[in-house]
Amino acid sequence: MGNDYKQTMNLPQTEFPMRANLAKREPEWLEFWDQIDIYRRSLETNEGGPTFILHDGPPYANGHIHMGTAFNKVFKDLIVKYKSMRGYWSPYVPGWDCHGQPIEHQVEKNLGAKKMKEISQADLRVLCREYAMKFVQIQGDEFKRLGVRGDFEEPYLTLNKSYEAGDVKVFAEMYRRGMVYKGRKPIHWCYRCKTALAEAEIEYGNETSDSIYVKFWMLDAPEVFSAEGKTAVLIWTTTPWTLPANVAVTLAPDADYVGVVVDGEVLVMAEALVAPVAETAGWDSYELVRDAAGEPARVKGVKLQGLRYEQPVHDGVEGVIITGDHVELSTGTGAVHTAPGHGEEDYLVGMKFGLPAPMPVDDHGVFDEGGGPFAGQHVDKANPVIIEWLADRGTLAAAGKTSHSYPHCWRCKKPVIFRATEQWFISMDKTGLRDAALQEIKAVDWVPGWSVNRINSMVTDRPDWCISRQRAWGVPIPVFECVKCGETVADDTTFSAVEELFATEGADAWFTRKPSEYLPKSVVCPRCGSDELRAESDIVDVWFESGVSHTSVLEARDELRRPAELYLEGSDQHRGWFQSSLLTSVGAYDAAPFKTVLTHGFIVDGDGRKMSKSLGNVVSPMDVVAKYGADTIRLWAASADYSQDISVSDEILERTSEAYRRIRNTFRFLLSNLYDFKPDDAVAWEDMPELDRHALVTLSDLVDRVTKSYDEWKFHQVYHAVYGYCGTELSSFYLDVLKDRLYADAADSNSRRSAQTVMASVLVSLVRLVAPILSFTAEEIWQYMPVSLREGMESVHLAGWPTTVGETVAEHAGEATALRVDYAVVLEVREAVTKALEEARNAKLVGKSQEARVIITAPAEVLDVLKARDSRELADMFIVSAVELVEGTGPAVEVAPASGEKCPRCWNFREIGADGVCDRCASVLEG
RNA sequence: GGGCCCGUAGCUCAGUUGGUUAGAGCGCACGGCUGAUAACCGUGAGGUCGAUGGUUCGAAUCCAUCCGGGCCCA
Repeated sequence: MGNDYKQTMNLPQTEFPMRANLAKREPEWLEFWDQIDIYRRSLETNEGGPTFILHDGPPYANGHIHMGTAFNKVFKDLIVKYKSMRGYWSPYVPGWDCHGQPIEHQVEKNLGAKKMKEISQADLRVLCREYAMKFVQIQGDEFKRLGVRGDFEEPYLTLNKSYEAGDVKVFAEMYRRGMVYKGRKPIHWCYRCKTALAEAEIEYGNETSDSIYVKFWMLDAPEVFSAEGKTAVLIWTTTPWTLPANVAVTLAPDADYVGVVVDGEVLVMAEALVAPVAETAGWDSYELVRDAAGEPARVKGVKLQGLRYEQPVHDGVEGVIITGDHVELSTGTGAVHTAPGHGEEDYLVGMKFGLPAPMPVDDHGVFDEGGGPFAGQHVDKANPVIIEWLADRGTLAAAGKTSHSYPHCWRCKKPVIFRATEQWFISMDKTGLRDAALQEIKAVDWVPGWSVNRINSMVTDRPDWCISRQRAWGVPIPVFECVKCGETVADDTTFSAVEELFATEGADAWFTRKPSEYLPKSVVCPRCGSDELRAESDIVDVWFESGVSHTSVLEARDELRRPAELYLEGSDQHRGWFQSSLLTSVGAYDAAPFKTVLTHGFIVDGDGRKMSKSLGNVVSPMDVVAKYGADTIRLWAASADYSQDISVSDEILERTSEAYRRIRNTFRFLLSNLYDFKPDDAVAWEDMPELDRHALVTLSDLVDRVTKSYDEWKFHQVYHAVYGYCGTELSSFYLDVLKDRLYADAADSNSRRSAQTVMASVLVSLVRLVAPILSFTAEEIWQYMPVSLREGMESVHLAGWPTTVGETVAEHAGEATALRVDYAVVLEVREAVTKALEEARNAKLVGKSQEARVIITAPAEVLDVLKARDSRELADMFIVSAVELVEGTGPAVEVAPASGEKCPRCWNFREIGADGVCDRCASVLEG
């Protein structure tokens, strides 16, 4: 009863579900997109349009995706989709990094040590390939599940033949230009894995080591010291096994060195470190050598430079004292044992002083003859032997243990050693690669701004690039060595033969065929004329491989081109892919491979800490998909300010999910009120109530703001703008006000059609604005929209960017400006009204706002704006029964009970006529 | 230890070149509605702007130091 009028109203109707059930529904949309081949369609749609190429940085084909890769891919996807909707030809070719140690290591582990010994390199490579391909498949499926759109049919893989040919192409060009050289240099060496390790392959962890103080007897000591007894320079080291390779002792040039008299011997060391060393060494009593005045005799490090001492291991060999700024006075003795073959800094300072770099340790970590008395021993086992030997000779001053940070192999997790070996390098300076790269950096747009500082300092400071790896799973360094004389054989003929070989058979052929089978007969050693050549066994650093994607992918594929508009990766890639891409591109083409580089921070937990298994704070993207749906991840990714680290936690996802529901419900309300609306019903601007015109202005402003934010890569602003718009502009104001008109006015009345016109405009605009982010939901909305509103577009992703509202508003620019100004005032008054209504509600004076009549007291300038509106319109906007205006100081609002009675149809308080309803409802019912 | 960066309400973000009682939305509390209903509307309480010191008439905004965190490197 009493509700008979319900049938006469235009209440919302829609099949669009309130509950998203994304986990179940999203896969259905993926299927739909597959059916209509959305990726190709999106390209076709923009054929001939401006090009926008986001070149994908290849994730490593190992393991499932994590939050970081998920974020990165979603981020890329929303950019590509946005650009695509804006009319750009924007192909997206996902890629994978398939070679390298982690895969090889995993395969080795799966195989077991026994089988590993029996397997050939070629067979091992087959297993590695299978392993990589398995994860290409898995990760590809996971990316697709996140809604990432691209050419997953034909991604690029660094193990593809054509890709490998590109490696040769770039290497050859850099070789021709003289950037590649073979050198000897101390590098991290893992004797277990028999390989050189790049910095990226090193993990630092605490290690307990021997800590010994050793006396190096001085051959020519300053007299002030030698007068007091046999003099030695005292060094401290945690790697006794490097002593056979000692050639020098490095002092801090400006520090004071003193002689400490212990047991009749004089030990030279930095004054600042005497006390801690004495304590560590357990010297019960010691004295400093004093000068005539009774002061400790001090000598600057630089004054000792050039003095000689007896090499501690090799009898009859001399070492020399040098100085270097890297010597610290916080630990040790201030006198640093220097073995250029075993350390980066030692190597550099040794170079400076023209010292040799002996390296008496072989690939397996065993001393050769250069190890002197320790030849044949493994370095791992040698330490105690050496310590005992030193003690016997009376040169060991003290020995103990210490715990410190030490480099470990990322593969076997064991400590590595520094060891000078033959390696292939790309020189940063020989041909000016560093300077050229720094020049190119200036031509690139780095976002956010600090990013350029980072790449700059890294390129400025980086040493030559060691590209050699002594492993099986990768692309060989495409050069040959003369078996007879050891000369390197590499020229245009060999390079093009190898490129051809890789292009047709893949790099695998390098390991299964002999050079004579694929090199032209004419190729002989340029030095000795021998035709017996051996293929280089080192493979290339995987960073080189992924770096050349500008050639292997951008150049090689028809739909792509170099340079790309955008590279987009996490900030760690300043050291990784950004740099290897830049260096290989500048090295081969004198130009950067990208126009813009966008960097994002790392994914951390709610407390800003990195995710780690040990902290137990790891969030898995596929778990989030299962619980909240991919669109929630996408919304989360868009909502964060990526220029810093990006937090994810249960609360954050919960908030994101709530925001999602809010946006979804707004769309649902729009849809539910357009069930009977067709474009033919649209009302022209001139015939609209002012409120509706204002709503169009607001919408147009939103489109502008959102478009600008997308263009400036500020996606979190898109999120906030859209979310705020849905909640504040629409839900709590415009749509709330509209309900009376939509439900109670005649279905085909101008007032209702006008409201629907605006709502349709909001719907078709807003759904496009969110489509790059909420890809699935936008599609769902599109499919629930009245067909006539879809503009013949099968998918929202093919529907282009909103333009119509902007045009309409632009045609009425002057009025729009006035509306913005006036409505700012109206909305301010509205706020005062809702406050007053709340007070009245608390005082039990009114329930819903329609039961109230408000008397507004305000100053003239505010009143002028209000009076320019019809009082009925004002009452509608405030959702009250009536508004009275009084000039005064205000704004102040008084609430009184509405006059009239509640209309049983529209629930407003009005004069009720003879037919029992208000005038408006009466006329609607008469029809 | 070095380079780059970050630290505004429980959460996500605004805070223009330093200038009045630091903002928004969400969440929360309380209330309304029951014709967007596992929705919708309203009101309210939450911040010594990481800490300390300094520059200034005035600092979340500039400087220094420290604390916490991230990436990269040693």
